[in-house]
Amino acid sequence: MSRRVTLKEVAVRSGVSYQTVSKVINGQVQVAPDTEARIWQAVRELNYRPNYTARSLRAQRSFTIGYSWRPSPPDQANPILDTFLQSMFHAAEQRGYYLLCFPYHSDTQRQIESYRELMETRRVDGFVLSGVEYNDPRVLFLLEQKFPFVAFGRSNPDLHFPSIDVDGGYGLRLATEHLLAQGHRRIAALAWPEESRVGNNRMEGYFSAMRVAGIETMAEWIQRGEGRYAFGYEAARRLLALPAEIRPTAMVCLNDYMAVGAIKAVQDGGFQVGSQIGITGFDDTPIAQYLTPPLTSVRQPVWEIGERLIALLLNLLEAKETAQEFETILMQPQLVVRASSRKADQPDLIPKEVMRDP
Amino acid sequence: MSRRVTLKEVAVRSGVSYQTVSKVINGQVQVAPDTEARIWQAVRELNYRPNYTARSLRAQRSFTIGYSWRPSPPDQANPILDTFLQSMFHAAEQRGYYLLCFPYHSDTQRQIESYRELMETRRVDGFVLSGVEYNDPRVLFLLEQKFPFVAFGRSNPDLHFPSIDVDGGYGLRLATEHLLAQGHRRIAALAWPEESRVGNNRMEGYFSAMRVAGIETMAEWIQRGEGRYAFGYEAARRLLALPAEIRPTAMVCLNDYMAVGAIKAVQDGGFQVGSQIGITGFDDTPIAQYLTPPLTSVRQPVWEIGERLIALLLNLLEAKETAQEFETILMQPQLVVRASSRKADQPDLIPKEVMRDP
DNA sequence: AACGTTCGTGCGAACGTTCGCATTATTAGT
DNA sequence: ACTAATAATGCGAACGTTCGCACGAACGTT
Repeated sequence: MSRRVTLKEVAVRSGVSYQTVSKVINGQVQVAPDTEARIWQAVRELNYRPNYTARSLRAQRSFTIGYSWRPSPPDQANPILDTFLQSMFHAAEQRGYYLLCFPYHSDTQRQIESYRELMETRRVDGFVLSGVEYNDPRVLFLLEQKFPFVAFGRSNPDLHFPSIDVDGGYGLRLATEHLLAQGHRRIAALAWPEESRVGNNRMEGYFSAMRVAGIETMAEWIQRGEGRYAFGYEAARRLLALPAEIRPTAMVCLNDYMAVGAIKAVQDGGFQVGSQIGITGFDDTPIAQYLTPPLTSVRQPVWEIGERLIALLLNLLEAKETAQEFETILMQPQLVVRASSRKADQPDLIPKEVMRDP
Repeated sequence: MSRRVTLKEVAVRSGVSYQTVSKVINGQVQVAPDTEARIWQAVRELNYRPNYTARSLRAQRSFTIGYSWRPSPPDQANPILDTFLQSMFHAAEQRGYYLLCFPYHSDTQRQIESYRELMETRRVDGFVLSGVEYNDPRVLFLLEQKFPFVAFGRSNPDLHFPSIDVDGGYGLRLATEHLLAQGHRRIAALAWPEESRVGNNRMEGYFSAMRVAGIETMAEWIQRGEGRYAFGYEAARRLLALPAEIRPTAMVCLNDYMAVGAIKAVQDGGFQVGSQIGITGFDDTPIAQYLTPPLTSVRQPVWEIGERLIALLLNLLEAKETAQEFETILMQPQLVVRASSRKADQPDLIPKEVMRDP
């Protein structure tokens, strides 16, 4: 851990004042070509790197972005975390920023304290939020404090802040239309409770696709509960126990875990998943493709979301955009069709135009 | 984003010099009880928080730890990332530190540059490494630079640095012994290439358990390849194609993805997983318990590892330990027994003492 | 009564930058 | 040749802390 090279040493070597060196390095002033050359050479020879802390102190910016997320339960891993984080790291690095990650506290009070601490100690210049919900306390707090942030996900329509969200409605519409194209008419939905903003968005796609197809959805087809394996299993059992005339032949699920539970219930009930009962998930969990049968699922453009969130936030911080985008940017997910939703196991048997997008 | 409260303002309000306030806050000096009370009251009233950047500049420490990890391929999520990160965040927060996460570059040169940049700009006080291998360039670099770090995983035996590793050998020994207790004799292993340090450690457990049981392992039983689904599938097919007298009746796999592939191959081959062919994985991927049949797997004490790594590093940084532990701390994983390795599907049918630990 | 000790507090400096303005050197315009 | 404008560089201050040392008061000790 050798002693650091400072501006002054570079200045001595290149025969100018250290302030001039600073200005040249930051491109804030024009100097004689040979002076500039001498300075850069000294920088290289001494392997000078600006002390980030000193720079932050003076410039009143930390070049750091804060991020925290709700940990997933141990039996239900977050399928996009790794990619999401890496995409943000890369986007930030390119513009000289880093990400500071901090623990998630479920207690609202403590959670807000975490954010307050980081902003008031000037450790971060802005935040990225994810999984925002209606009346999210973090959103309310940061808006009130006028502290820069961007969010993955929408909140109340009357709260205005830059955010990116996946068009979950579109995703579910794709899934539903795909099942319709397979010939299914009685399509059930394994959904989240009505309070879930994300859940409601997704369900809109299901309802609209059914409406367009001229099918009246039955209340019994909508099963709401926690998005877990156990709920998926139970909900699917209930659906299969309905009288044959109204018993669904397909189920769209709001996430993969419910879908996995549903697959198991369907198989335990003696039905064939895919050829008899079509099932789709959401998230395209990595292991989904290795299930038996492989799970059809909706995949989010995670990498791009991370990149764009960071770009949005940095533009905000560097005030590049005078007229800022405070509306939600919607990104389109894609449907990955696999055997769990196909009537025939051979992909070839399905007409191309149906496979692409019904 | 209101103007910040500084030490001086607290000092004015409590009627002492700002340096005294600093010392009281940091507990570096004893003052008269009423002075101390006045100071703390002023701190509370003004809601003072030390400016972290200024503190870092003066103290020459950033109270920040750097961490970077190799991203998992999109079809094969890192099952422990979320927990591992959160455990480190919590442990660090308790001692006033945060984690700075930065992108992983597979190009060695650029990777080292990332580490160099962070240490030379004084942005971090130390690093946590994970997934270290033989002659890991990061380890060599940091040792040479004498920069503090700890690692999850071992490297060359002759390189001395504080690290924690999971006793993968013990894990595989548990798995192997469990299969032996189920009556299996011909047990195969789906392993990684011989260059893998982690892989070799794990395999030792397999070999030792077989040796203790008095079974000579056959070269054909050891399948080495990439730890992915496709390899697991192919390797299992090859094993099932062996002549009946030497065909394995069980397989231990070095990770869950290979195990999932193996399960599929076994089922495609017309065998029953569990009752006929026993299979075990490693990592206890969240979805493992929802497979058909649920997968027996080795689970690592991830949370505890994260906590202890941070504790180790912070002790190093704060020089609490004069005689530092530079040896690898080994942590014991546990075997989670599920149906994929049980002869009978009813847990009750298996003798208690066998279930616990053969 | 003079003298160490301890306790409580203050002072100046330093950490390594960036920023605004002042100063000097250079060139162009009359 | 004299001033005005421009280009190139320097200077002092500031960002908000922490650190080492010094200083005065109160205290007990010989």
